[in-house]
Amino acid sequence: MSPKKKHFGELIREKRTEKKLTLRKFADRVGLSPTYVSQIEQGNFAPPPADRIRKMAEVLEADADELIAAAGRMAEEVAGLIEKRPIEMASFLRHAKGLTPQQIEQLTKMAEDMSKKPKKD
Amino acid sequence: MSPKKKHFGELIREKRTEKKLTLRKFADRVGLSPTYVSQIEQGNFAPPPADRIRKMAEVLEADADELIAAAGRMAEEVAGLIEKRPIEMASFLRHAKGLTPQQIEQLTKMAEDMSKKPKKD
DNA sequence: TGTGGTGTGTAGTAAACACTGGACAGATGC
DNA sequence: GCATCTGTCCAGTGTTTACTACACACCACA
Repeated sequence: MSPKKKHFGELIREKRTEKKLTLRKFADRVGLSPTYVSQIEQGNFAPPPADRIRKMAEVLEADADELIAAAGRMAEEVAGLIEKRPIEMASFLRHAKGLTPQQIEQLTKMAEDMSKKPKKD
Repeated sequence: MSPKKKHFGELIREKRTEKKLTLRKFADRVGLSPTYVSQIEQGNFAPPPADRIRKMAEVLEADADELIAAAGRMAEEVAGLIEKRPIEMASFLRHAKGLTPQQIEQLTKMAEDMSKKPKKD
C-alpha cells in the first residue's frame, strides 16, 4: 500500500553514506562498535534506545524525531513528557489517536498558546 | 512538599485490604506468586509491566490509569497510541508538557470534537 | 603481491527485568 | 499443643536487552 516503507537500518545507512561517513567512523563517533552498527543497518539487530538514536542523529546532522519514529522508539522518548500528568495525558492520547497530522498540529498550536498565557486573560 | 506521596505498592496494598483480599488470593487471581506481590507491596520490587497492573486493577475493581500512573508505567501503556503519528504526537507532548490538568482536559475535549466531525463541516 | 580500508557473520556476554520456590515467623482458632 | 492462615525473607532462574570481540572476505591501488 505505502511506498515500500524502509526500516531504521536502511534509513541511517542512507544518511551515513550521504554524509560520506564510513561505518567504522560513524560507529566510533556515536560510541558503538562497527559490528553493532552494521547489524542494525542490515536490520538484524533491533534499533538502539532512543538516546543512542539521538546521538546518531547528531552525528549525521539529521532529524532525531524522524529516526526515533522510524525505530518505533518514540514512547520511551516522550516518557518524560507525560510523567507529570500521566492520567490526563493518557486520556488525551486515547482521544487524539485517530486524528490526522493536521489536526494534531492544530492542537499543538492550541497547547502552545495556552502555555503562553496560562490564565484566560 | 506534597502530602507524603505513596508508592505503587502501598496503593495496591490499600486497595487489596479494602477489598478484604488476602495476599495469596489476590496474587492467585492476578496470576502471580505471593512472594512477588508481597515484595511489590513493600516497595522492594519494582511495579510489574502495565498489562499486569491492568489485571490487578480488574481484580481490585480499581481505576487502571491511577495504578499505572502510580507505577510510573504510563509511557508503555500509551505506546500504542502514539505509534501511528509519533512525530506529531511528540511535538504536541513537548508543548503540552507544562499545562495544568484542566488545560489538558480542554484539549482532550477538542480532540474528541475533532474526531466526531473530521471535516470542518 | 601485499597492505590498508571497507563491511559482515558468528559467537558470546554483562546487566536488567520479571519473576518463582521454599522455608519461616507470628497470630488465630480448636 | 498444633494446625492453619497470614505475610516475609533469601536465594535463585529464565528471558530479554544492548551490546562487543574476533576473524574473515572483499576491493583498491601502489
